[in-house]
Order: sequence, then C-alpha cells, then structure tokens
Amino acid sequence: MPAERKGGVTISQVAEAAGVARSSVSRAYTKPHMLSPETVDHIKAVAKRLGYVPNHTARALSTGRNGNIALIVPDVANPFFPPLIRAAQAEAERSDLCVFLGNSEEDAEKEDKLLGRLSSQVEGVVLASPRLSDERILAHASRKPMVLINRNVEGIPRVLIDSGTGVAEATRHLAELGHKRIVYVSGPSASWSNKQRRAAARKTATALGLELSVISASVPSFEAGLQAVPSILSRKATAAIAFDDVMAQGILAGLAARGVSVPADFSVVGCDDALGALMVPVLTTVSGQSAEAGKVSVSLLMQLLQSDALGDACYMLETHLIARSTTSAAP
Amino acid sequence: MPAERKGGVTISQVAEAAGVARSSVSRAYTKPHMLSPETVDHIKAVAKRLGYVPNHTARALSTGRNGNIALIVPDVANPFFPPLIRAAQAEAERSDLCVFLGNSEEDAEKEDKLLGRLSSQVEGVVLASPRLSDERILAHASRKPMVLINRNVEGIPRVLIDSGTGVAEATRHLAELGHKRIVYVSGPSASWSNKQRRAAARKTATALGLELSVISASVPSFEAGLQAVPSILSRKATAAIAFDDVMAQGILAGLAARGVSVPADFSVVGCDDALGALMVPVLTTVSGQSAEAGKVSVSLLMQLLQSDALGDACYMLETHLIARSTTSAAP
DNA sequence: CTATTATGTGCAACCGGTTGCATGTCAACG
DNA sequence: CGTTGACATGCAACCGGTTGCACATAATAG
Repeated sequence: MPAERKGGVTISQVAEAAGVARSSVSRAYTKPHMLSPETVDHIKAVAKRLGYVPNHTARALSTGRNGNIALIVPDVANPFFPPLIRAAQAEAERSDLCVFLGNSEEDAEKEDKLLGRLSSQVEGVVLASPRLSDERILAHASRKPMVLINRNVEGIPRVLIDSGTGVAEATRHLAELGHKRIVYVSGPSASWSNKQRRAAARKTATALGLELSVISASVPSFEAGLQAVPSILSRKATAAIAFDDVMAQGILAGLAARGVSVPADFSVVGCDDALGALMVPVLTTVSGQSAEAGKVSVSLLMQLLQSDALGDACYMLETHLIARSTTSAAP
Repeated sequence: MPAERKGGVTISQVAEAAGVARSSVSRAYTKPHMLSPETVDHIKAVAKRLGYVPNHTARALSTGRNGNIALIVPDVANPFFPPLIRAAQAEAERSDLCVFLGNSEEDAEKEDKLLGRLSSQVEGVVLASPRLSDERILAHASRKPMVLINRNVEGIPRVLIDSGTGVAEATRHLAELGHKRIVYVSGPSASWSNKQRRAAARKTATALGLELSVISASVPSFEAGLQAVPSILSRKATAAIAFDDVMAQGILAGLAARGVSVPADFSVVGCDDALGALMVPVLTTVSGQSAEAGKVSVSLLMQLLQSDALGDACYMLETHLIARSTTSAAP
C-alpha cells in the first residue's frame, strides 16, 4: 500500500525518465563524485521536474542508518530541560539528525518503556537525568550507543554538571551572611544531581559549623516546594537551598503566603538558573549549564556513532553561585 | 552494513530455527489469527530465545506506515507548550505512535525547514501555533496529513482555543473594577491567537467605553514583557492584558522594579493559565486548555490517517477568566 | 464416498533505495 | 600501436520485512 498521499516518485521513475540506471540516480544524491558532473546535473534536473524526494525509510533499510537520535528527559515542563532540548536539537541538526523527544514523567518504569520503544528507531540515545537503575541503563546501553546526562555510570559516556561546587559556594555564601541553621530541600532521590547537591551542602555546612537539615520531596515541582514550607519553618531555619529553581519558586510562594518576607526574614537559594531572572525578587541560584550539557551530549553521541568505542568519556561542567536578591544577612 | 550493534536477529533466522517460512514468522506478529495457535506459540518462543526484535524500518518500508508523527511547536521553553506536548505524546502512545518534536523558535522559515525534514519520516503532522503563511501551510498539508492548533486555515483540520471569550471576560472584569484606560500587550503578529485576543479586547473595550491601546512585541517572552513596561506606564493605563502568562510575568517584574505595586496600583491579566498558580501574587489569567488541545489534535490526526478525508473539521475549545490576585479596583 | 469449502503454510514478488562487481570507453603510457 | 588504467555507468543482489496467491490438507456438505 504505497499510497504516500501524493507524488510517490521513486528512484526508478527518475531513472527511466532520465534514461539512466537506478543506481546512477541513487549515486547522484549520495556519491555525486562517482558520476560525471553532467550526468548529475541531468539527473537532478529530471528528479526536480518529477518532484522526486528520496525516501528516508528505504535508505535507512539498506544503509542501516536512519539519521535519528532519541533524547529522553524526565519532564519537558521543568524549565531546566527546554534549553537542553533546544541545544541538543541544534547540535543534532548540524549533523543532519532528527531527534525524538521522550518524556519519562520522572518515572523509572516509563523511562524503561520509552527506551524500548524508541531505541528501535534511532541510532543512539541521550538519556538526561535518568531515574533508572544502573543495571537497566547498562542493559540498554549495550544495545544502543548511549550518552548520559547527570548520571555517573562508569563505562557509559556521560556529561555531568558539577553542581557540587556551586552548592558549596552557596552554603558558604549563607554562612558569610550569618545564617546558622539552614535547610536543604531535596529533589528526586534517584537523581544523581540531587545526591551530589545534598552531599555538597552537608559537607560544607559541617565544615563551617552550620546546622543543616534535609527535607525530602520526590518530584521537583512548584507544588513540592510549596508544601515543604511548613516543615522548613518548623525547623527554625533562616535559609533554604532548594534542589532546583522550580522548588525554590514554590518555597518563595509558600513563604509569601505565610507573610515571611524574602530576603529580609528568610533567604532562599535555587539551583540550575532556570528561572532565576524570570521572577521578582530575582533568585539567588547556582548556574545551570543545561544548554551546554545538551550540546555536548549530542556531540559526544555523534563521536560514539562514528568511532564506536569512545571509552569511558566523562565530561564535567562547572557551576558557580549567582548571588541575586533572595539572600541577605540572617535576621 | 547491517551492524545493528548487537543481535541483528532477522526474520529469516527465526524462520530457519523454527522450521517455518519467513512469511509465517511475519504473520505470527502481524496477523496471528491466520496461523494456528500452536505455530504462533512455537514461533514466538523461538524468536524470544533468539532475541528477535522486529525491525521497524523494514516494516515501514513495505507497509508504508512508520508509526511516527511530528509535533511542531514554536518554543518548547514557553510553558504553554509542555502540557500540550505531554498530552499529545500520551494520546499518540495509545495508538502506538512515536512523536518527533520540532522546535521552530518562533521563526517561520525554520518552521518550513522543519516540516520539510520531518515530513519524510512521519505519517502526519501536528502543527501548533504555526507562524507560516497560509500558502506554505496548505502546500505542506497537501503532501502530508496535518492538523493545526491555533491557526484557522480552511480545509485543514484544526483545533482552536477560543481565547476570545476569555479575553472579553477579562476586559469586562477590568471595566467592572473601574479601570478606564487599559493596554493590550500584543504577541507575535503572525499568531492567530494574538489576533483573536487583540480583537476581543478591542471589541469589548469599545463596547464598554474603555480606552484601549495596543503595544506590540514580536516574541512572547519574559524579556518582551519587561521591556513593554515603560511604554505601558507612559500611556497612563491602570491595567494591562498580556498576550500570555509569560509576558504578564515580565510585566509584573518590570512594574515591581519601578515600584508600582500590583494589584493596588496596577492590574495585570495573563493568558493561557500556564504559570498562573506558579507565582506570587498568583496571576489573574484566561484559562488555557493547552493539554486538551494536544490531546484532541493527535486524535484528530489519527482519524485523518485512517479515514483519509475528514473534511473541514474545526474543533473549538472554550476559555474563561480565572480571577486571582493581580487584579483589583482601579486606583 | 466424492465434491466443496475452510484453514494453515509456503513461494516469490515487492517496498525504494544502496553497493560490490563487471563492463565498456577513452586517454596516457611504454 | 598494443596495454594499462582511470573513469563512468549498468547489473543485480541485498537490507528485513509484508502480502497476494497457490497449494496441500482437513473439515464439512451433499
């Protein structure tokens, strides 16, 4: 049923119309240097007149390359990801690749299913902030070239955003402002970033003699931040570091609702710089690098596709504190 | 070069191992009712043992159906779209379709290019908030089944979010609060939604005797909202209706920066309810329906793929005002 | 107990390209 | 002037499935 809506011009039709072999038409597009320039011109002219468009699928079947890659993120709606997506797409386009976007909704099982469904249609996968277990990741990586973002699995090429340094800076920043009791509002426990941030906050707090307590949330959402507020206030803390900007925003809303003014009565720090500048007061946060991560991961994947083995590549991106208006001296 | 990384088990290998014809293996998956139950079981067992996975590309070549659709949006980072994307994906998955996401970056030319690149790999396209000219849209629609979101081109199935009613309500709301001079902060001029909203605001304002002026911005961003503020204030208006929530947020930030307090000194209304509840003060806005639009558009596309002609379907979604905390009586 | 109809499988052509190899042509070379 | 390549093109097999049709066997009807 080769309907193809309209047109459906094939290589054979072009070949016949041009009076050449099918292979020549094929080569006119893929290996023009093998043909005489005149032949190429002639074929292309005829093809154009007929409205010929090479069939991607057929090409993929014989070459084994389909020119597609998959990008799987936990949540498109989280402002951390759009810049990453955009950068990944831009980088993919440079190599003439299309990208399938998958959305795991922060759910490991869904992520697993997505990988299964998509991997048969792509040449490689970029897995951003996976919630999956190491075993499953390794299993998938063994069948398809894969690059990880923000997940440290040895043997799989990965790009890591080292938010540890930024969070440490943030903690120090709060200490310098005179805060004594601070809270870290945690994100998804399966998230590498979260572990890293929490660890950095704890280590630095201990070193500087701050009291740090941790509040857990499973999903990094505005809601989760909002709901963490009572718990934060009950701990008598004067500052909070949130897993990400979205949660920070939730926390700010919750504080405002309770009449706690920021930064006068309470200081808040976000992470990722995803919305920092898009709110009032502008948010003190840790720089994000999500776009860079998207770009690098795709280019890494492309290397992987070409040279096959790329070993244990691990690309680390630095972060630092961006002090804006939601932090000030402890009350 | 049939590398395929690992495995690479084909239907032929399964057939041989199971002692049946290739066609039987094929049918075991696609038309099991044509085979005896025992044969099906046997084949599947052998296939499983060998690790056989049907090759999507090959199937697509012979059937002409690849099980993919494309979704093109102007800006993933705009909070209006993630819910739409998610809903579209969920709906697509119900029919076992994968979705390519394209990002036109609010640029008509890029949108055109994307359509060209993607359309050869998908069965149909959902084009959300296109910036392209009617002619180009029609041209693409003639080669590929297509559904439009928020663009009214006759002859192409479309789902329209009728924000006109909601904006009219918003205008009336402001009038009732005693505002006399209001501003509509416009979005992309090529956007159907924008035209509709502007028209509704203008019409209602005129009917109620309000003075309405329009300020233009080409891209609906936080930045654009921010930059519109001086212009808004210079017009001596006491309220603004923004093209969308993101711009409204920018306007709020700009007002705050100038010490204008909302809603005491100035009222702001957004559109789409994309961030309304995610900020302080919570934003008065017009309900969005973006998720519904995503869902409906995909199901419409699927109908289109099956029954081919679906005529001049036009699915209209209603909106209404959601009064929250950024509007109050005129100062 | 033969004639007829279901039912289950196999054969082979096809989807639309790609590619290794063979062939033919013509110019440069010894 | 015969040989050797380099170059341009054609032939045909292949990628991995799907599907119309033929055929054999079994079930049903007459």
